[in-house]
Amino acid sequence: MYDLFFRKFNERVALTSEEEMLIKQLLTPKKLRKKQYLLQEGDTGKSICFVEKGALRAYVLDEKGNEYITAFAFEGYTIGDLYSFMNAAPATLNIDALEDCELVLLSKSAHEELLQKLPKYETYIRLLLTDAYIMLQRRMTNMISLPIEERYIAFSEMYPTIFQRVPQHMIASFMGLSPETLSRVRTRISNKK
Amino acid sequence: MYDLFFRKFNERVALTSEEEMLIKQLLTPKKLRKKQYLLQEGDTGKSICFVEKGALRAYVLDEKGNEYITAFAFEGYTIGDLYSFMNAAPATLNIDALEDCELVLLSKSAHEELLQKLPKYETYIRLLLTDAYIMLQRRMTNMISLPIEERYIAFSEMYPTIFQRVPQHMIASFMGLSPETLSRVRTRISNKK
DNA sequence: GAAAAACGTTGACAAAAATCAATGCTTTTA
DNA sequence: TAAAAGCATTGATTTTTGTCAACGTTTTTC
Repeated sequence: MYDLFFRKFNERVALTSEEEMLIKQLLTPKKLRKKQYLLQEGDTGKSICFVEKGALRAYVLDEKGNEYITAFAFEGYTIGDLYSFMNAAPATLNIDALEDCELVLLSKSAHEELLQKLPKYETYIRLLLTDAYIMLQRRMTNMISLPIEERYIAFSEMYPTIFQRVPQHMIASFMGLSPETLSRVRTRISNKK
Repeated sequence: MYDLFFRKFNERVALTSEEEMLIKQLLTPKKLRKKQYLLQEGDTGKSICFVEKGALRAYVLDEKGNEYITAFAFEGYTIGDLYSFMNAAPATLNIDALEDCELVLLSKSAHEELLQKLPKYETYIRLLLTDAYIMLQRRMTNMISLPIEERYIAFSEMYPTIFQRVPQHMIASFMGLSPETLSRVRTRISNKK
């Protein structure tokens, strides 16, 4: 049930089986069907969500109802509205399933209990945050410093398998482009080769 | 010397004076004159840098030598090439002083020693990272979802005092715009009012 | 299994932004 | 303090990107 969760955890911080037990008690499994919401704008993000299986996306809406995808999450990723989770504030993100999902949820109270009882948990969270921050910073740097074509190439090297799982117009949205522009970028690149 | 550093620390995690002593021993003060480098591309980012006084920027260069500013840091901020620091890898960022600076440096070995000896330090780092991640995510979301004018307004509400300290063309760079475009955005906005 | 919806591509056009150049002003620097 | 460098703005132009529409294909859905 929580295989991947603990595999990832142990890759970073090795746990004893007692420690695993302690954590396991505080986790909640959840299945989500494709298109179902994990979180809707205005809800309070009560959980951190780890993806055992499947794929999700996070997005915001503007006043016209246009979607802007801010994140994807696949197996082994963590997703959630961190601001909402940390501050018990209404979420600005929507998160829904792109495929049927098996998720592992960690509630706010479970999170706090683990921070109290298990220093290794805090270490793991710190490492996760560090990685997430570095990735996001790279994405931002690419956004402001690279011309679109190179940004696309960097993106496709970073997430080589994403095209099999996510429609292209969502990737465009994630990159801050219109679907037509991304399509044209792709044909331009493949013509060059 | 380390006033602001400990003030910020104690705002998040309260320290005893013994704990402050322990940390203080491991900090290194550094002064930097305007235009001096804290870090150059290719160096290994050996320190996390806390700003007691002054202002710095981080930027990357493209092959033509154009600068793209990825971050500013003022009093109370932390700056550094996190990837380089964590992985002892060559930095991709350049960091230099926009004003004369008083800095507090924390070396990699000091960082590791504190993580070992002082759980509160890890908590503080975790909280810093959480905030930094949330801010960066907001910046990214604004970048892909807001039209330029609103992005500018959001930016100027987020950092209202920045215009007194940073030339406008650097703000343009930070926002991923040409200086001319930012100038025009500003006149458009002020004409509306 | 048929109808509907979603998707990616292409073309024509409009809008936005970058680039290039010139100007006047302010700040640095020698 | 004079010269140089840095800076913000504006205009003209080019390039890039978005928008709107149409089309054929694939995937969902009932």
